[in-house]
Amino acid sequence: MARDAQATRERLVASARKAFSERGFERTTVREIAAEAGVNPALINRYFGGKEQLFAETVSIDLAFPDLSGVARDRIGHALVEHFFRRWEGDTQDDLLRVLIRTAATNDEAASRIRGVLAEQVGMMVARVAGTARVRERASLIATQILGLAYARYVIGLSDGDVAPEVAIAMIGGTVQRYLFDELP
Amino acid sequence: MARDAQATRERLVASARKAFSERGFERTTVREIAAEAGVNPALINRYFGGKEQLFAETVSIDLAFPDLSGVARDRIGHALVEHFFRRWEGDTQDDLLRVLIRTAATNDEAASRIRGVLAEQVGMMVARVAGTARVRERASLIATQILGLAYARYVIGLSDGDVAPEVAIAMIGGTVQRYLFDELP
DNA sequence: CGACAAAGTCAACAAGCGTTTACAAAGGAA
DNA sequence: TTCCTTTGTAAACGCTTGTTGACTTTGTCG
Repeated sequence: MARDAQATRERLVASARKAFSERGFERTTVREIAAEAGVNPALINRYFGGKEQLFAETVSIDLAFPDLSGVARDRIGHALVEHFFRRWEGDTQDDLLRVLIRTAATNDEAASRIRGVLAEQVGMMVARVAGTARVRERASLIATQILGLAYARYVIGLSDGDVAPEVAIAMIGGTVQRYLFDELP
Repeated sequence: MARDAQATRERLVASARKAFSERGFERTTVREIAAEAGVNPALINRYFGGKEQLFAETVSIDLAFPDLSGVARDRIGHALVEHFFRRWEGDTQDDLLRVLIRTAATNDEAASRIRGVLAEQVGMMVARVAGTARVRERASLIATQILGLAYARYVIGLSDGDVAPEVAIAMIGGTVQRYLFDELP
């Protein structure tokens, strides 16, 4: 091998992730991605087949739910919201869920991915902590609140002044708690 | 006046609204808008100055909160969620809030508009029904839930099978109720 | 060393975009 | 009817986009 192809592939994926996260799919150009990675735009086609395929390869979500077995049953909602806050505010500025939320607005593939994540990962988590009854409804309710929180903060740009993290964790945690355990009509 | 300019202006705004609502700002082309309105694309420039200005003119949101004076205090949250459901599912397929939610993902102007609507209209409503203390936090919390519901249903494409309207109104109504009246930490 | 495949560059492409400019049709006022 | 403003069209502009194919560089192996 000459001049580590693997490494430049990874650099392309990394800068793609960052760019998609900041500007969404349509507003990001392959020329930008290649420039940030320090290579020629043609390599995106050589390695991935095109912009669409690069996007598909870039975005594979793992929500990475924390281990909730040690958490008191009446604090699970709060623990979940806290978990998401930590992920979002953490050092991974280019969080993949944010890529998806931004991109799904105009891209069906991305929207479909989110639906998949909901059905599989959120559904699984709900089933584990709250039982298998009406899992899809509970997972969807939770999704409306968590996606809405992410959308408000990272797309609309609501700041800590609008929703301080402590307040959000307390109040929205309570909401998730209700969606997990309260009786549904 | 010859050949009613006012009418074609309005037809342009109408098809622009529809197009922006379905595909967002970037994915919509002025050629599409003009074609749907049955006129020449150049008229968009003549009448509005350009695509950006047409968008600005197209999107001026009025949430049109219902009169809540006759609603029992412990049912206000439910009434609000029901109100939004009716608006969204109603005959105005091209609801403006949906235009904004979709477009704000990649358009700062649209995001800024949403922030304005939150601060003014939602803030006003909260102040009226729940008093003036910590209005911004309550309005923001409500926004995360309502925007999330709209995002989940109309962008991600969650269906009635995922969140049936009755269940959503009951559960999410309860959430809005809490964000309005519960004590904040 | 010399060959050769892998890795990367370069320049051009066709298509689509928003916009502009020049021109034609239309209708009311004189 | 004649003129002239309003309303609309046609065609092209300049630019950016994703993508392609031919070419050059680089490192390795016989």
